[in-house]
Amino acid sequence: MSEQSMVSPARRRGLADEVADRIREAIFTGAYPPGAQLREVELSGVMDVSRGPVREGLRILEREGLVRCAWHRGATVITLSAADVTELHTLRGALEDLAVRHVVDRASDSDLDSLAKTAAAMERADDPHEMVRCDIAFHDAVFAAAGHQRLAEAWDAIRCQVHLFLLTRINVSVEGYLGGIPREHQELVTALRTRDADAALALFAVHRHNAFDILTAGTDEASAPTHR
Amino acid sequence: MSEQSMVSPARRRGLADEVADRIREAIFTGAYPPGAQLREVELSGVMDVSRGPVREGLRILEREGLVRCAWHRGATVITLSAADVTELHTLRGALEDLAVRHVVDRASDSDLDSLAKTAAAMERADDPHEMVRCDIAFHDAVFAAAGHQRLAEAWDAIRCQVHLFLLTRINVSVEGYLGGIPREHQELVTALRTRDADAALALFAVHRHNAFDILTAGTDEASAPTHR
DNA sequence: CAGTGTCCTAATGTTAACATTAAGACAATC
DNA sequence: GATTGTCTTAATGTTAACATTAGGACACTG
Repeated sequence: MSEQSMVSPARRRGLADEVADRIREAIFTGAYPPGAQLREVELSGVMDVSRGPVREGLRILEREGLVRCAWHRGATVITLSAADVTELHTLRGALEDLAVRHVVDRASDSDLDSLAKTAAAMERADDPHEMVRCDIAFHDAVFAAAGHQRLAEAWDAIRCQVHLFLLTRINVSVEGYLGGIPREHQELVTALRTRDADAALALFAVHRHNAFDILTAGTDEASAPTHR
Repeated sequence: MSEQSMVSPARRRGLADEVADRIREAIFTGAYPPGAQLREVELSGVMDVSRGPVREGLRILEREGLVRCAWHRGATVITLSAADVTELHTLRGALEDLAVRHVVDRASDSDLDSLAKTAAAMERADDPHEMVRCDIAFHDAVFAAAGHQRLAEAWDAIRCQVHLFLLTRINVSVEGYLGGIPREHQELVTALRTRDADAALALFAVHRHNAFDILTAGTDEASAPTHR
């Protein structure tokens, strides 16, 4: 790294990104539940922006998989079916496997430190929603530490859907989710620090499988084959 | 499936998709080489459309990774560095592994038939560009046969970049690429038909490795670790 | 002469008005 | 009575004008 890599790139963003952030947060807080319609005129009125940036913002959310757009039928918040959850589970597994291998191979110690920090933050979270945020943030850090731009983008394409899935299903078993999750992540960190690829891959796999099983209990999603 | 699943959904598309298609083709034909600027006014003038659809079209191409947009700096055709090519190689490997496992597990025989058809089409292609199109089409068919929506979308996010890579590097060794590629794909088809996951995975891996090695000969990209 | 500040220009970002479309209600028809 | 055709309406798709910005040329200053 050169000189001062502490300073953030100070990138200037357009209104579209701002709009996308606001709508995304509104979806996560439940203001727009799954299946709800996102009308351009309504959103532009509330946010005091024109329809142009709103349109672009909705396309951004579409790229993140949070929203589905159809010709002349507008945008609606996605509803995650059992098949969708299985897809998220398997694809996330493939991406995370690659990420873990990259982290074990090439991640710097400072990357692992910041990764450990996100894991430590989970223990100071009592609010379920905050816990989910920390969970996602940890896996974000894993993909960031992998140093693989396109891999991180592929994760970005499903991370919001995973986030939404966790939020909508967390009430199924709050204690089951909140219970062992922080400790599990600590184990993941130590496995990555050891640089033992096989051990880390196995731990990440059981971690994903645990969350998947707990949050799909009672539904028929757990019966689908998962490829690891 | 119900009644006649032969009819295509007959979905109506907006101008933005049309614009994206035209620009994408122009990039592949070399009209806009890597690094070229894509000015909105110029494009809207040539295509006789307003700037709105052009903007959306450029965002579509950005999602496909063919174009990079920056705040108030417009869109430019990407230039693939050695690191970029390695990223594409590794991510494609992870995605294709998952796809192959799905195909072996759940693909219907008709899916495999249409997959074989795309492989057969390669032998009737003498033009290198046509061969590249067939190559991409074959792997499209693999992802389609996997029956995994989000996996196919993840492939869509890099397939155009892979396409561009093949086009820009194919002149490095035309005979090396055109030579064994059709036969290799036939082997891939038979491996999938056998439903032997491990054998198919191995064949796909060596197939990717061959193309990667041939087209990066002379550069320093081949020395990077590839995770399989 | 290096560095800074100011202007200009050509592009993108944004807006509001206009055109087109999809979905539902309802009447007409077989 | 089920189907088809037409109309209405409320939304999105599209356009063109306006506002803002990044980059470069050039003069200014230490």
